[in-house]
Amino acid sequence: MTILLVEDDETILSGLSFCLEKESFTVLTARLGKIALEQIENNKIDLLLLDINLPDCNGITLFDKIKKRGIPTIFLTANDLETTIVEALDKGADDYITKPFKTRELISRVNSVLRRTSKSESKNTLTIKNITINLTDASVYKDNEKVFLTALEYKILLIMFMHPGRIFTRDSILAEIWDTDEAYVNDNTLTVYIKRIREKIEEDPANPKIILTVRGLGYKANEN
Amino acid sequence: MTILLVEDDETILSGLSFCLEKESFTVLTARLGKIALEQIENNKIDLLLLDINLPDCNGITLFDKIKKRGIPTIFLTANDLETTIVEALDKGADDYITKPFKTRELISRVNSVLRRTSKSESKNTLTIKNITINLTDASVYKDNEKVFLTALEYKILLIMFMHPGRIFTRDSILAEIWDTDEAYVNDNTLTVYIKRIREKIEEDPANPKIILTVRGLGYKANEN
DNA sequence: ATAAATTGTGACTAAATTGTAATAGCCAAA
DNA sequence: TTTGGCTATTACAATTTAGTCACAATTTAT
Repeated sequence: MTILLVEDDETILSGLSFCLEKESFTVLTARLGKIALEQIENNKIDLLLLDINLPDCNGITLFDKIKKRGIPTIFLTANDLETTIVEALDKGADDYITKPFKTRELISRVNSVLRRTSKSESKNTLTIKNITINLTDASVYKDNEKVFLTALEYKILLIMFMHPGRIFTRDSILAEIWDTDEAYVNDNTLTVYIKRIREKIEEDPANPKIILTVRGLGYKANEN
Repeated sequence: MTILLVEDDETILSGLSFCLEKESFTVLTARLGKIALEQIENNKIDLLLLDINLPDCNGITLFDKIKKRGIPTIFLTANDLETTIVEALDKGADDYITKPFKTRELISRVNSVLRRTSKSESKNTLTIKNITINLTDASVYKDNEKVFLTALEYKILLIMFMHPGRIFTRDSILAEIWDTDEAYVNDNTLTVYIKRIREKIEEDPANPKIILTVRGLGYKANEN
């Protein structure tokens, strides 16, 4: 589980970061909204801990920008001005917590939010080993780092991820991707694509663990 | 019937293993989740006995990884914390049992689960003696260990497994595999393939029990 | 329009599979 | 028991297949 902690107060940042890591979360941090956006762009974030007051922008503004991604979010707020909190919850925040807070309480809320959201999720991703495909925005993650696949690379990977373990003949993949006859693509083309995909997602592309070749038959995605 | 027992407590492991074998189950064991995954990868497992607490991972996490294989699973748990058990059953576990347990009880549950699941099992495998062909992914198992056949070897074996007992003349197999006329293959070629297949699947290739020679006529798969 | 990225191809290499020839072994009938 | 026709075994050659690389063609974005 990866948590992005957005907070400008250095003391809170490091303290909280330490505690969360002890709970075996992966913690990314950002001191500015700008940085947070980049982090969100390039990583699979499971939970966002977001300070409302940031040097370069308002936490709620930031939340607006990334709302469509549906990342579970807990707001951290110094002043418990009702208005701000209500606004945040209104926009779809999952919870809030007012500083100063007990670490224990924060962690329990984090877990609670994650429990709640992980159930409703699940339907928009395909995962094999450390590779996850997010179907909603066609993004692919290796561990929690974003991997950039081209359109065709993504399509090919997706076909196989939809049915892990099932063998896809080269022909069936070719037919699916370069749909219908005419303009036969070189038989080698697929091989090259597989190589490119492996280069991006495999730990050791020469010993693939995700996309396996079944000699004489085709390729398949590993089934666990 | 093959049972994979995943358990880090050496005492329980060996005791259970012994009892299950006395009930004439084949028992594979793993002390770590990592090992269990490998076992599952390379063997046909009929039932999984899975300790929730493993040194290197959580039993439920492991179960998630292999869930799509649909292996019937009984969880072993030390603490009968409701939450854990509920979670496991929620995810599709077939049963659970709390330590300490009576061996007699475990065995009866094992049998019960196997009875329940064996009915609903789908029928896409062909088995003769200790050799099983899995048609969905074109894999072949000897006892419960995967055997790697080449494409042609598989085709030839499959032809005979489809009609156990039926005699296939050399010509009919040749025709089926190297379809139709042109480019007559050497008459000896098939003989060589049979030898290669036997080498991989027979206990004693010189005294074949699976693929039998019918002198003067051809070959057939043993019929039981 | 230009640069950058993506897509597709041909040539080459390594490795596994497939096919053959030559030889040995076995069995059943004369 | 010897013979002739099958089958088995072995070693090796031919072929096929997959992987890799460099680069050309095409598309896309700026």
